[in-house]
Amino acid sequence: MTVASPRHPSRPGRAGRLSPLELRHVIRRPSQPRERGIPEATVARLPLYLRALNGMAERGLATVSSEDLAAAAGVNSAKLRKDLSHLGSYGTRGVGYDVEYLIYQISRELGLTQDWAVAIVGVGNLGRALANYGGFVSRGFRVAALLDADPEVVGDHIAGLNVEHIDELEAVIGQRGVSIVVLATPAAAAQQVADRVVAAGVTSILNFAPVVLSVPEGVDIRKVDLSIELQILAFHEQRKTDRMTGGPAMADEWPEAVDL
Amino acid sequence: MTVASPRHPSRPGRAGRLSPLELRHVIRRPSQPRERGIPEATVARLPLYLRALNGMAERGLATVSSEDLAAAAGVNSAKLRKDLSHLGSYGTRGVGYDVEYLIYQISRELGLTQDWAVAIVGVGNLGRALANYGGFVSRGFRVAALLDADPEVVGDHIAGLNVEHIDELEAVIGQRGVSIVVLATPAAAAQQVADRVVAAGVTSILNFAPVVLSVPEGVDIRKVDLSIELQILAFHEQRKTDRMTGGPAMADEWPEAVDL
DNA sequence: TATTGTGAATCTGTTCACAGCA
DNA sequence: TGCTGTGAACAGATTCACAATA
Repeated sequence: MTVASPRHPSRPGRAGRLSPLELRHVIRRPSQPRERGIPEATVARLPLYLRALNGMAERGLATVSSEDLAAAAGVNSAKLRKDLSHLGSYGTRGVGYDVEYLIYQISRELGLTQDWAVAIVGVGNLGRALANYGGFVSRGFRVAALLDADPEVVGDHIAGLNVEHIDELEAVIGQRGVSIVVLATPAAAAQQVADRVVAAGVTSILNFAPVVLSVPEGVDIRKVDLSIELQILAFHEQRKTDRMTGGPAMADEWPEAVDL
Repeated sequence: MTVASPRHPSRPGRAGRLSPLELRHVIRRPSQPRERGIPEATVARLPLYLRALNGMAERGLATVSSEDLAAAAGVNSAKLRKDLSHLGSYGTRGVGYDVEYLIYQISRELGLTQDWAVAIVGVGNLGRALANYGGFVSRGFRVAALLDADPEVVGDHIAGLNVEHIDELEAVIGQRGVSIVVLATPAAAAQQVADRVVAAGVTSILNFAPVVLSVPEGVDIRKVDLSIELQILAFHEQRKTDRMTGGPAMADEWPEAVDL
């Protein structure tokens, strides 16, 4: 998907003439492309806003207030405004944000106005699920290759792609301009594949294998770990049931601390 | 898996006699079951430590220093020590931590010394992958049910389980003591299933559907979202390539801000 | 007038650096 | 002596509350 470049509603584009006053105003604005340094926490929420905005655009909404957008994204409005302020001043006081314009600005900030070629390594259950995942292909990402070490699955057709042998890893990355690799291999193979992937020049990895990968400085790794998520839920679940049954169970063999 | 309850090495258990001095010491300890309030960031890392420790236990290590354990978990040692200090004083100065003992303490804190029944709703590609995921079943979690709305898949056998119809949701939750539900449905169905699940008394949900669920206060939701992770990677990837090609692309149609 | 954008206050998490202890 | 446990300093993120303004 390619995103068009709408202008800010009510602001002149480059083609329009700017009066000295307008120019001063523009230049003074504490924003626009914004110097390096959008907080990580903000970056992690931009996709959420983008998704909410896309829903609104589909339903034909032209503008949205920070209050409404925040509600749709499941955050509070102060946080939303602060987050968006890191990108620039794209709202209009008294009105809200132009939906299309904000979609474009967030997409651009996230790098979704270009296409990213993604390779998925490991075509087990999870790899297949990922390959078939629709939301994947839309919005700037394109699965460019499926790779596996098992000769049994090499040659299979999944989601319109031919599964290739892991030996082709470096060639595929180079030839198809793969810049993001998704690791869906068994834990035991993940580090070794990561090493090859990094050596081939990839600096962005999404890791589904339950291992801590070690990679050089400058390589970004994001990790998705089902069992960690479950354990976090179990922790909170335990607290809830503790509370109902009257306090936590006695700690091991130790007496409760007493206030002296 | 059931975890035995080892005693702290070098500390007497309940059976042992405590001298007045030892008793004072124990009671004064600013720790043990620890009053409510382990930081969320710490909780999120405990599973990581646990995994590293399990690896060490398998390799026969008896004790480990904060330095080594931290390295294995991919964090720095000060953070590790601070995290563990929230659980209690389970290390020995000059020595390190007893591996088995620490496994037990973290397991107990996370609620993994009991078994949690998990239901997976939505048996598409992802649901199947989850049902077959090994790390799931071990360590305190048991897949107690697979549910789907599609009559086509109801009755299938996956990972040794019979896929049941979503109509059975409430009955299954009640009868099998399900306390954690994994949502792997299409986005459009997720909220509706979440509502039923919550009404049936479940307060812990792991959501794979790309929607913001709205649930009452007190219900814990964790979200795993592939496309968000990719977008975050794309953001950083873009920065990296910007840097190499000499600064970011011009922002939209606006002139660069000028220092007046 | 309604709503943004943002300083200031607060809260949460990380890192430092070393006292305390086995 | 070596390593944990933790105050204190720091850094980052959230929330408040209101001035700026379309």
